[in-house]
Amino acid sequence: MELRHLRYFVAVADAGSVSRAAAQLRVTQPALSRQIRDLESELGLPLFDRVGRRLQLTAAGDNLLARTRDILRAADGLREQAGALAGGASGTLRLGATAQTLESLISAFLVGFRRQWPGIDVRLVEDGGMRLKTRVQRGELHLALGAVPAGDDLRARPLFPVWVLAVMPSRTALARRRTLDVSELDHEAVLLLRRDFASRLRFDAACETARIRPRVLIEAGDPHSLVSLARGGHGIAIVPSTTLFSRAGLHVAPLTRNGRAIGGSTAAVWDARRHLPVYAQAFVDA
Amino acid sequence: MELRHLRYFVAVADAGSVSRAAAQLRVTQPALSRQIRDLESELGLPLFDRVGRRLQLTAAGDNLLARTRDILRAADGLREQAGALAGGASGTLRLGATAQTLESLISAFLVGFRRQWPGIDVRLVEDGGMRLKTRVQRGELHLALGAVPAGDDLRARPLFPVWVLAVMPSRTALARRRTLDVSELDHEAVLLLRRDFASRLRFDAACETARIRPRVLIEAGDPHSLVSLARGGHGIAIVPSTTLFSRAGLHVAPLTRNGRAIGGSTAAVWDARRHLPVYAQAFVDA
DNA sequence: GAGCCGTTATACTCGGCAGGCATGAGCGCA
DNA sequence: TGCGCTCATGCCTGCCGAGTATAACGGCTC
Repeated sequence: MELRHLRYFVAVADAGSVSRAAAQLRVTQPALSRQIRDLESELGLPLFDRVGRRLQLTAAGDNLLARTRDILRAADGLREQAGALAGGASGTLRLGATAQTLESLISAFLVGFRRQWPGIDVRLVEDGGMRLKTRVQRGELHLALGAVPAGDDLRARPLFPVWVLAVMPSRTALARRRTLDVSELDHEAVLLLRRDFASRLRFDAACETARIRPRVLIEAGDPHSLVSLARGGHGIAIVPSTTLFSRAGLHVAPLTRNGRAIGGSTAAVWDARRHLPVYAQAFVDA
Repeated sequence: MELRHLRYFVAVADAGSVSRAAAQLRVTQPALSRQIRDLESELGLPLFDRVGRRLQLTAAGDNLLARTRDILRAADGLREQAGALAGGASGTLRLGATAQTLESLISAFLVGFRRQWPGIDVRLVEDGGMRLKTRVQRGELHLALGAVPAGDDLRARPLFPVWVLAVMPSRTALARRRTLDVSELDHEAVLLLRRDFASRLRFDAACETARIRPRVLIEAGDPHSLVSLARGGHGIAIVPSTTLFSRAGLHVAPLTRNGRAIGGSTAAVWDARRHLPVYAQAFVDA
């Protein structure tokens, strides 16, 4: 039994005659006649009574007609939904982001995106950059946003640059500097993020090349706590520029190494091997 | 889009691999692969991500999978219902009967039939014998029960004989007779049914051949009223033997003509050109 | 990293079936 | 009785689904 049989059945029942239905279906009457007989033989019962030159639904046929219409409606619904999904009118966008990206970028941007793609159900996942990467590769996420390393089969689109900032109280000696070289932090007390933050990794790499070992007072999972410690004069907080905080009483200087600012780029990363829904592509473009 | 595509889609999604699904479906892997691609191209979106040697549902595919299962379930339901209808487990039996047959036969018989065919919805229609005939021919009824004339494309199965009875008070002169010839009714006052009753037509025909003209006191549509008039001594009621009434104070004699009882047969009549559901056939047999 | 296994995609061929054409058969109507 | 309308049947063709063979590719192991 195929949908064709059901379409034909309904058409004949509606038209009240094989020839008329055949004309509407753009097939010939014998072809249609055959399909109806095939369906009847498969179902094991006659759908129509052949009385004289006219077809008339049997009681059983009338009974099955309603169900058949339901099936065809459902099939149409499937097509329609597929069209909507293909056109991006509906669907699910599984989005991963680092906490900082979430705070600084997503929450603001998502408002506009939700307005533009009202049918899209956006699911947000917060995780560290490295773990986001594996989740994209596993297919759990469509997109990862943040300072996520690309590579392998992942494709990335840089969104905007992220600098590594040094945050200190305004009255510190170093607070007069517009920028701060990593080497100047030697033996300074610094407040760092954990090693699953991209900015921390960049800072470490810069210290490595500069052969300095700052005193690490704390390794935190939240840049805000570092800023608040810095405000209290406990050291220099090293945070990414995506961190949002009030700068009152604080001095903020981008970290440099050999005159070049340390930093990278927040990127949208996805799996090149997988198909990206149009709305996900639109998200990246936006 | 055909049901085959949907069956294949679900199979692949369930098996998690084209090859395994192909084995289960008893088709080869390339055939299945092609059908999936065809479905994807028709729907306009990829259902699976080809990541390495593994297929994985896309978000859209997962979305459509639920709907697809619904459709397949509905199609199975259709088959099942067709099987039930073919096997007679469910359906509608449209039954027509004359008032007398209804009273004498159907009401008692239907109890057993309903027990034997619990899924069958029996619709009863009461009408005159001639009109039942046309309604069977029009396909409104599966079966007509009663003294219905056969002929044309109607097939009949005699159920039991019906005699034409003369009903009179016990104290009448004629009340000693075991049977009564029509000729003996000449100039007697008779109480008759209307001309749409088969027994009336038979009585008229007998009078015609006997060349008698009884006095017709009344033409009624209900044999019971005739019986009650006869009990009151107003004449001889001519009713079919299917009439149920108390015989207290009454004498009942079958009418004869040339020594042979006048009567016919209650029959089940159906349209030979149409398909008769098994339960309708069972009704006739029972 | 070379080789093997498992999986999917591609190329080609074959066969069955849907559909078209021609025609027969049945019914209703003038 | 002939005509028109409708459905059924027989035959043919072309397409498409399925099979076979094989390539491409990823992952695993040694």
